[in-house]
Amino acid sequence: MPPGRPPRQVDIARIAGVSQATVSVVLGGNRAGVRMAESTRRRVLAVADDLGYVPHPVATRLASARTNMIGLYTFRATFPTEVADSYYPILVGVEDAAAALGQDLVLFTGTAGERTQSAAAIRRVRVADGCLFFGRHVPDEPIARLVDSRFPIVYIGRRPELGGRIPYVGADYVTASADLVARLRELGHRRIRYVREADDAPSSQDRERGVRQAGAVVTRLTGGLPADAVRSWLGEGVTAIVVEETDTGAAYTTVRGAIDAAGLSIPDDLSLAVLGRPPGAAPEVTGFEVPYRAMGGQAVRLLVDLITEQPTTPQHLLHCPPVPGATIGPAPG
Amino acid sequence: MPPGRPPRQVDIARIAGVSQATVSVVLGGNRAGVRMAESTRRRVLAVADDLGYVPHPVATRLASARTNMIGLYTFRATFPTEVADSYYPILVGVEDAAAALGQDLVLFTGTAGERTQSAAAIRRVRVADGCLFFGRHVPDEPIARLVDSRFPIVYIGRRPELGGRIPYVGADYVTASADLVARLRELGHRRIRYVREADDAPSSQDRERGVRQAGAVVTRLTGGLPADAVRSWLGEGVTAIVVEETDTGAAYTTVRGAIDAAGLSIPDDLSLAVLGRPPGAAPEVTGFEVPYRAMGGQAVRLLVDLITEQPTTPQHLLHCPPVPGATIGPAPG
DNA sequence: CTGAAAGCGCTTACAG
DNA sequence: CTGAAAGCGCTTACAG
Repeated sequence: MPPGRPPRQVDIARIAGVSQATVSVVLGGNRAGVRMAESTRRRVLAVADDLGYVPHPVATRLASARTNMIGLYTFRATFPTEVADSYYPILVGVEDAAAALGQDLVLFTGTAGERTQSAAAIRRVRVADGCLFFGRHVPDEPIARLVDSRFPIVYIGRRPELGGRIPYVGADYVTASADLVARLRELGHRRIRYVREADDAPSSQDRERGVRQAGAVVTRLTGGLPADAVRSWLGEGVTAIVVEETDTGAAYTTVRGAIDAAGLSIPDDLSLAVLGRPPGAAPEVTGFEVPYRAMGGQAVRLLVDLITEQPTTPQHLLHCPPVPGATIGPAPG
Repeated sequence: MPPGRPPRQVDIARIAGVSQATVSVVLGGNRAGVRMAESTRRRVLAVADDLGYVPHPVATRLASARTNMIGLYTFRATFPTEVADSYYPILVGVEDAAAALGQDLVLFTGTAGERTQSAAAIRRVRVADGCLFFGRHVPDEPIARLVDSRFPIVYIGRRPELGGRIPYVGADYVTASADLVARLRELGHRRIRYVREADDAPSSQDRERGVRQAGAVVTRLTGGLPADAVRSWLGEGVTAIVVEETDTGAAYTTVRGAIDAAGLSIPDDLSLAVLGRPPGAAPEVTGFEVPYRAMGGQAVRLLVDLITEQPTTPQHLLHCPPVPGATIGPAPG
């Protein structure tokens, strides 16, 4: 082979003595309707093999077939350390499933730019056949464009936006949160306080809904939490605190700090549970596992179904297995 | 905007009353030589903004500009657990640098397939502007094709293949290994045994070269290592063992096992050092750090230099900082 | 059964 | 200063 450019269909065509279009048809795996003389087929295939031909992915894509690339878009610089606990396992799940399905993965790095910047950034995902999105919030406009133009996307995490038209694979926080509070009730706790962060997102709403269903009273954190606040809750009869879990782990850290400052001991004076796993969580903290890895894998499979137009269920909520832990106990008294 | 397809240059052209080519020129940032009437420029820009135009990345690429995507090719299914210790930090370094340079990252998953399969797999990387490679061994033919066709690639890890024409960013194992043995000599060790695995690769050769330079005697492991072997080394006057470090950590595990079986205590009876960090390494094991993250970042910068045809040094070896640890001590006696 | 043509959306010489 | 043309490498109707 002459060093230089890789072989193209025209090269094969010239050598095999057929037209470039014929080469395309043979190599394309004989589309329905088109039938080749077996001898032609063989000849083309032989030459292609000889030349070490491989289709140019970009041209293939532009001519509107597939690239077998799926995107993963995160709205900030990827590998942000503060979301490592969720991002890594998701990435692993996505990678594994993508590899299993023969898809390459394109990591799109969101720019922190202005509106138009971000629209441009998001439109880049069109190189891929479809794209996974991951982030607490949705930039409605660019996502709406994608959805409107029927570009396949799947969100990792529940998304109620756009009138419920966004496909997603999320975690069933409502059930997991309600179950956790229910477990506390079984342990005799009657007054249960739920502490959540200020920032809102579907995952926060779902957790709150779950704990409310199970009868907990909600406090929204805006700033710190003095030890006195915890003491006064106890005074009101509160025997258990449940805290939200987010990437920052702020609620957990804050509450734990206030409990320590109040000189209370867990779980004797007070039970403590987390709606997830605190960052770097020791196994003794009671809570539940968020199935990040499975979410990533499932999201890939959903996306590929969407791309290949398989009939499928476009929205999934995955079960969060409970983590028993040792920070809850029977209600005192 | 009508939902449906995203705006293209023709759409802008029609509305602005200019030709599509003019739109391309204006949007392309006014190539050298071409000058536009300011009014035309403004009009085109305004319409483009209005329509929310963003160039179609695939078409852009096919028409031979850049995609701002760089590839990362690993020769096995990505995220293989056994190389996690090296793969993750490399990935983080690559991601960070790519994001900083405004490049998207395409993760190419190697197929375990046959020769031609792998050639096909490797040619996929051409979607990107350039590609990073990572793996102990080089599949010469496909890589040669890439290099011959002047497609920019950078290996993570030293690569002497193809007559030294492969750009790379590696670790300076020779120096780090020699230094480690030198440290043992300073502690009074005179007979030092180096135990390496059977598989060969540049990283293995470099480590071996380093320890040989510093006067260690080499044993190549093929199978297990009986406790007797270690005892007989001691009988010959050996007071320190240095082991190779690879992704599997096999040499370390094997040697450590043999030492334990021989009932020897570290570092009193025997000093032990590792040319790297054993998987899940406790900090007390003496060795050195492989700067994986920096290698990943540096590789990206090199690749982008190559892509943009900046003058640059195409081969780098990075320093490996020593880890003092506590498994070496003065030579007994 | 196979070829010629048009088109995917862009860039890049080359003419006016 | 701007337009018309060709081309990137492929796929997909549509003719023969």
